[in-house]
Amino acid sequence: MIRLGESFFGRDTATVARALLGQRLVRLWAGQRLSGLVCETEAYRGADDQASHAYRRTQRSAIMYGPPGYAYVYIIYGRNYCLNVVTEAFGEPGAVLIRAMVPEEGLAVMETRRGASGSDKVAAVRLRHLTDGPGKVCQALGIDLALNGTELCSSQDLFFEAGRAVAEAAISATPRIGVRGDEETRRRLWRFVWHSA
DNA sequence: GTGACGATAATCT
DNA sequence: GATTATCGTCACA
Repeated sequence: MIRLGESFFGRDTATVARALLGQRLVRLWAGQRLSGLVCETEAYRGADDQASHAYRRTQRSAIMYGPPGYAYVYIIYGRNYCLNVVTEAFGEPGAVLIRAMVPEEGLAVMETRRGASGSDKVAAVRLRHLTDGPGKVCQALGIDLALNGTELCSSQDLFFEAGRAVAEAAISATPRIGVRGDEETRRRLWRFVWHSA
């Protein structure tokens, strides 16, 4: 399998967000492969993007200014984690939020990690909602703050592999979910969705 | 299927 | 002390 390297991530953030659709996100958990194909992403930049953590440089967002290919994991609303990949050349802030994936390997483990409780009792419905949100992806893959700063281009625990080619016609670009900021920030089409996955 | 709401803690001012 | 790149649950359709 071909792993995605620094040259893949060290590009314009929106370009990387678009190119990540169809790529495989792999997590090694208890010696087993958990994976899925990325099907929803969002691009976040720096001083030109009011919705980005890197709009201002802080201790937390400093990693977005660093070299590409690193994991940026943060906790949101006190209970959920979000996984990002740092983009752009060193010194230029940027990251892509992994919002959703189509689960493939390690289904049983991921379902256990997501918890069997809840109203989704039908297997097909459970599968549909297994990894259809940024916090859900992290739950299923067992990603928390311990993985913040992981080098995704060399780590054995978390990385990307070349996946499936995605047709342009199967991609939608929309405004990002749940972001604040001025009109231009909210209007930008920096969320990318791969349909028919 | 959609929409409202509360939980909960790291991070920033 | 305020804010938050979300999720699960509940009500309703």
